[in-house]
Amino acid sequence: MSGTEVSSVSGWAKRCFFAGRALMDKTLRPHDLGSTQWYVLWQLATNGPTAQRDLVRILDLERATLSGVVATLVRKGLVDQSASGKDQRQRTLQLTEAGKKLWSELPDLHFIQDAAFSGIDPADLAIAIRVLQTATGRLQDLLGKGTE
Amino acid sequence: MSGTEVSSVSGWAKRCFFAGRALMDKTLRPHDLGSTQWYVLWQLATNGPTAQRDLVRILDLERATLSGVVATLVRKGLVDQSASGKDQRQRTLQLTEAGKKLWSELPDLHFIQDAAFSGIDPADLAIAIRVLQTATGRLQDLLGKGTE
DNA sequence: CTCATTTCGTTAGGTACCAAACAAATATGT
DNA sequence: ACATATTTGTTTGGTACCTAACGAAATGAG
Repeated sequence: MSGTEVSSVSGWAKRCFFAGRALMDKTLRPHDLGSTQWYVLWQLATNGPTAQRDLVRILDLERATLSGVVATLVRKGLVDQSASGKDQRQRTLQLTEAGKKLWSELPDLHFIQDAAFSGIDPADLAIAIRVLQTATGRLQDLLGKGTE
Repeated sequence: MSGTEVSSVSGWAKRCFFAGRALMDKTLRPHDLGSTQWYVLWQLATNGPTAQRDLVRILDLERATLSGVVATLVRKGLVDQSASGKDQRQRTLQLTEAGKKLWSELPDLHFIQDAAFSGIDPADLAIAIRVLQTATGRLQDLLGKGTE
């Protein structure tokens, strides 16, 4: 963010988000995996096969964005994308054997959240979340208004 | 962010940042301008001609990223990029006439910050900033360590 | 049943971000 | 002076994000 916003919430939201993502990317780079790709694998490893359209909601992405990420994972042979029986529009995603193997070798990323927020007063964390949540809600309202 | 982080600070930092940027992008779209392009024009309009290498620090971007954004603005004829006399490596950026004209026609984006944060207890804002700032600092420390 | 609508995924085109590697110009150390 | 950094900007290749537009399949209303 620019100079005017140096001390603003939105400026720090950006910096914080990018710093966290950079650390995630750096940790995953040796495994040739991006952060959003990791989230997809995480979902499939943790909750089993998932419909692509549900993943859109779970990961809070646009259909088009997820489509690209999934294509990359399929190309790498980590994920299987198959038409799901009943509804021929939907795709079901699941880990391949290679995907399971890679997942088992991946480092635990929990240290990132820990490093960032451990030791901070939980009351302060709650306030920070409330502020960000409020601001996000208002912004999304404004975004919606124009579209309707 | 994924389901596990639904209530985390980092998850909301991401959402808040993207919501703000989306509103900015939507407002600027009729003028065929991206958010980071706007920040560059803002700097040049507000503080006059600026060295590209300083802009890297002011906007907190990588050299490579700024290089691309500037190339786009030059291609659009909004910004002039010239070698700056003394040091033949450096480039100085300034608005062209077309750039000045466009800037004068652009809507005021202040309403975005206002909409997001007005009416929120300043003490809470300060806490949110402190939390994000602390987390960012710790993450950047961790990022740095690996590189040294 | 049929036509209009909605849902789901993809494609095309664009922005913004990064790391790594390169070239050119300048600065530094001996 | 001269070889070795360091700084500045670009290029290349990759990720992640968006909108708009499209096609195919399913759903709904008449």
